[in-house]
Amino acid sequence: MKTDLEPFILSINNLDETILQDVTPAFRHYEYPKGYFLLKAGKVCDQLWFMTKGCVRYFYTDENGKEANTWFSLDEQIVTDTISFVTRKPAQESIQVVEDASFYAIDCEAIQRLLKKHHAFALWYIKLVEKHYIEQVEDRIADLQFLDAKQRYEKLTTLYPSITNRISLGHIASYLNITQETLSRIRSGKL
Amino acid sequence: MKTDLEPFILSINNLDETILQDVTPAFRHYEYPKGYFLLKAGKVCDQLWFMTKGCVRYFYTDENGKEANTWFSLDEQIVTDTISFVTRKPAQESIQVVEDASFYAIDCEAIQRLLKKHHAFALWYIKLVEKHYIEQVEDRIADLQFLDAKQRYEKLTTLYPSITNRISLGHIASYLNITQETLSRIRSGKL
DNA sequence: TCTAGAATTTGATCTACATCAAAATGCTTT
DNA sequence: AAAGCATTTTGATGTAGATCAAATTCTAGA
Repeated sequence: MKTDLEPFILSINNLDETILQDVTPAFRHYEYPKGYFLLKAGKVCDQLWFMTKGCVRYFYTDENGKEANTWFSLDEQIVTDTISFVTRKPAQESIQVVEDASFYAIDCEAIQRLLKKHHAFALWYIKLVEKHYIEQVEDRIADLQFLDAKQRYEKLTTLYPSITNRISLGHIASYLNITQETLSRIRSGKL
Repeated sequence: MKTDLEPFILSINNLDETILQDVTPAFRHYEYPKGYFLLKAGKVCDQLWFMTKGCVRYFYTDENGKEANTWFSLDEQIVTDTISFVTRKPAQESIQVVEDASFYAIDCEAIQRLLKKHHAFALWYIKLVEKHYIEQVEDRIADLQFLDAKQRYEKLTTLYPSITNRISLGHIASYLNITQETLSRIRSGKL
């Protein structure tokens, strides 16, 4: 039942059939419902997930227990807390499924083993890290610094037209770092 | 005169002497004065620099020609526009020396060649990308979302105590995305 | 040492978005 | 279909930091 795993792997970078045969068994398939935590802040992120469908949010919890979303990943994306995964230190953020999702997961140890074993896998992994960096970082820092709430909302809905159907106003407002009230006013054109 | 290059390379990850001998000639040494542009927005970033001392700023220029700093790197840091370097697309941002600086530079082509040639170099490069990701991203997105101007200023000066001596108030205000006036008031304790 | 331009500080007002409170709407479960 | 809860919308007021204008301090060259 791993029919969609290989295309996902090969979409990152090509890998010879022989190496692919050694790589695919390192992945396991999971289905998680809305509300499930892939990662809780304070734990080391030990997995890297390929999400094939669904939606997750990344969020911080402040000292008062208030949550603040920093990101959403929808459908076919790499999901992990890169900093924790790389440093082996406890994650600052949590990752939670917000729409039932399926994943292929590989753990850190398997990656380290494959990196040492196959030069070609190391080249593949470089592409993965680069791709993930771009997904997570591109424009985001500049947007946070230079766009106001309305512009960021418009950019988000342009980039992910389905997001407003799939994620609640509260979650989106939290991501935009504005209140629900303000987002509601933006949506209705009063701002 | 490449005495400090090898320690810098080895500080990323260990490399066997034989491979190191093949890697070091790919780097060239440069000294650039304040004001020099390592990268101008619109050009593809073709180089990766190891800065051994000095200071650079990363900034965007908006449609009105107004500049906004997104980052500073001081002294011993990796300097490059990762997105452009990886995607080979024109950079959105510019990188400029703000305090006379020395660098060891390697170009993209040399990296690609060495990646294919040496498995160990690929493992080294993974460490480099990870290190750079952490330098550039760690906490930064969360800080932008959750800290106010004063908190971000305090964090910046804690992280880089020398920054206020080395970088003008205008550049720092631009990075904090506040006006010079507001930063001046923060410094004097009026906010 | 003097001077001009640049950098920084100070003051007064304005605005985007927050906060608090309440009303309206939508979604489940029986 | 009604009840009950969660989500979204609306309204009134407060505040951090912007903007505009001017004064002050620093700094480099003559």
